Amino acid sequence: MLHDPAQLDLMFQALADPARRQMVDRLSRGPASVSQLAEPLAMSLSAVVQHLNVLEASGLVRTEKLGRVRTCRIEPQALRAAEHWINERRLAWERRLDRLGDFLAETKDES
Amino acid sequence: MLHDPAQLDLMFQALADPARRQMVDRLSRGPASVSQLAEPLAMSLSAVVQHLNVLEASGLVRTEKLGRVRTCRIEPQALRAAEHWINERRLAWERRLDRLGDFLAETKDES
DNA sequence: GCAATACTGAAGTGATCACTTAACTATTGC
DNA sequence: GCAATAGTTAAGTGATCACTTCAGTATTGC
Repeated sequence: MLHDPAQLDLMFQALADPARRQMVDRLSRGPASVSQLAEPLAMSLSAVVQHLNVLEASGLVRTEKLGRVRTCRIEPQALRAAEHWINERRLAWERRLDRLGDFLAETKDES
Repeated sequence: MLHDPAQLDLMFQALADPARRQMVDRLSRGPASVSQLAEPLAMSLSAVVQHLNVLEASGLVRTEKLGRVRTCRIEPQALRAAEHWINERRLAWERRLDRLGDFLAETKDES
């Protein structure tokens, strides 16, 4: 379910916005409330909540409400899924280059 | 220059679209012309060229025109930069959890 | 209980996005 | 040289995005 293309889509879309990446960055240093997340951002609390909802829908962030405070934390498995998608494509390319290199080296030996 | 936040922004924005990710996926298996990239996609050539321009502007893809054929290939360093951004945040979080675990284990020993 | 805090939700707006069509240029094969 | 191929460019459109403001609700501290 982590490699579900629809989920992947939501994750990359979530990461596409600089404000949301800044929020993820902040959360990578530890859990935070909505107001704490909002504090360094030059936008209304309301806008931050909307970004937060995007992050939560993507699975990158999980939140939990206790009393009037919503505490947010990163979901590392989701980050790992996005990371993995990129990594697989890069490795596929690099392995291809390696094979090509080997092939060229071999044909050189045979000449 | 690879960790330039503006470039990172362009890269994540480029990866946010499923058609563009499909193009990157195709290119991870080897270089391709614009028409080859377009072939599996249910959209006009023109739309594909527009997506390709986004990918190229982000640095994820490099293209080279020979005669009337534009050949596209992946730029693994750019993929690595996006990968690295995610990886750093995930690791920061996981290291934090580890330290927290150690701390809890220690205070347990002392009880 | 009442003010301050911490969010939440709806409605609106202007900007950007992902396309389309259509007209065009440049290159190649015959 | 002429048709087919390969891509490019511009203009337009409807959908989605990233906000805003404003009016609300629930919780907490005193």
